[in-house]
Amino acid sequence: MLDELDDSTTVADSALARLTQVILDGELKPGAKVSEPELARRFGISRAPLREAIRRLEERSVLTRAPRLGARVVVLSPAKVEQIFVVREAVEGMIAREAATRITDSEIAQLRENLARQKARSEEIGFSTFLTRELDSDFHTFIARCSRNEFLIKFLCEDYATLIGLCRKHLRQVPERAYRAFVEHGRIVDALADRDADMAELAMRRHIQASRQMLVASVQEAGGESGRGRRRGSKRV
Amino acid sequence: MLDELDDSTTVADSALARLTQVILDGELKPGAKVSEPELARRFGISRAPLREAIRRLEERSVLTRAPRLGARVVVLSPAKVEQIFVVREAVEGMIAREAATRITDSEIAQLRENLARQKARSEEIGFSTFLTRELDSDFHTFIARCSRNEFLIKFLCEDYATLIGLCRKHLRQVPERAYRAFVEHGRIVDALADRDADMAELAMRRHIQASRQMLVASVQEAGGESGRGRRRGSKRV
DNA sequence: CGGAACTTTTTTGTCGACACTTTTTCAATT
DNA sequence: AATTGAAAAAGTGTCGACAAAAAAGTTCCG
Repeated sequence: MLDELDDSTTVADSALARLTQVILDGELKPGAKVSEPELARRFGISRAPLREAIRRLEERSVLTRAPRLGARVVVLSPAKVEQIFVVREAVEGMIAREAATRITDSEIAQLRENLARQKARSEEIGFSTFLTRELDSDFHTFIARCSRNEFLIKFLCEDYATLIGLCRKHLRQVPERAYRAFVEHGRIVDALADRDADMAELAMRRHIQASRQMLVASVQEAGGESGRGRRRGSKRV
Repeated sequence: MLDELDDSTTVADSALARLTQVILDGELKPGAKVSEPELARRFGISRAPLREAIRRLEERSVLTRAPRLGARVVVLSPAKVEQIFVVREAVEGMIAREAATRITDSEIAQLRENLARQKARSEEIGFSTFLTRELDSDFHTFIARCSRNEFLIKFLCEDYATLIGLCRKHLRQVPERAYRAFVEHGRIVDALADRDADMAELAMRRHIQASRQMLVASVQEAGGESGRGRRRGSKRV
């Protein structure tokens, strides 16, 4: 139903897309074994192209592999998620800086339009976390493309995209945060519109720092419930 | 002679190492086709592990691949090299920042010792560009490890290492630059010793900016000789 | 002599098979 | 009953093979 038009796309490429989706959907949970024969059967392909997809995801730090032991979905401890946010702060800060001097008026208009649409919709139904996630991802990749730097773009939109998607699951978006993120996005667009590279980088870095600090807070609040199956300290319900 | 101890290392891993070396040695020049059968014969292995090595290098932007057309060594135009330096500035700036608060006294002593050794040797034989390159790479990876951030470390020491190695070929190290780089390294270490995160990031970014500007100058000076076989404008012997 | 169409050769993408390792199963022993 | 050990099952890493596509070489025509 999906793999009818094999036009210049290889089995390995579609395997990468499907495997990525399986992991992001949470069907293969963090720490779960990635069995080559099982997935090959499931995707209706042989092991060769599946292995290529696995190697690509390993290179992107989504899978961890030990020789002869196979691949597993990476387990993102809170410490690792924080480290990933640090990398994002560095790369996306530079993305904003580079975009500031290269973005077109038309692109600024598109960003403003999207923000206005988001504002209108949120005044109807409130800041839903689901919608915000989708739009947040679009916002960041859109600005990446404005940097006109293929390596920055590839980093954010390909290499780290899946890993960031996994991180989002750790980040319980509270409505308050969704609203603050919206405000911060506005500041970033303002800096871009001013072609103020310093301010754009700073605004982007503060935005990602704020997300990271929200994560740290939510982890401390939960009291390290990620390790064991049961959570400690909270006994209600 | 080399592949006797197969202890927990796979053929694919050693193929990655060998292929990387072949590219960095310039045996496979930028734009050259990476033929699977030929390299497999040469390495005495089958195509399967070689393909894995190719896919890994493709993921690292060292090889470019088009479906059904095979892989080629990336052609680093001056514009691309500049873009890579921008990525380095972002990532290594953050590396310096994170290292500033985490580096140990022992590690600072090691960095100082290495600088002193380099100074002593350069007073004997001058700032050789060959030696400087080796030491420069060590300097940057050493500080990366001081960041205690596995993703920053992986990025600089694995993902981008080969690409940066390729960039170095574009950067004709003049002795003057080698000396300036040495001075800049000293400033970075001073900032780390002070545990001054802001200054460490700034010093690192300026250091990489200076390298980039040196590259831009040398490209303009050469007048775009990278495209064609002959250089335009300069007609002396 | 140059260029287009056809044929041959090479190469890529994919598959199935096999050896060796790891994991699991299961039975015997303390 | 629990633990240890051997045997069976499953999985990974590697190889050779094949179909389809691309590249190279050849022939024919203008």
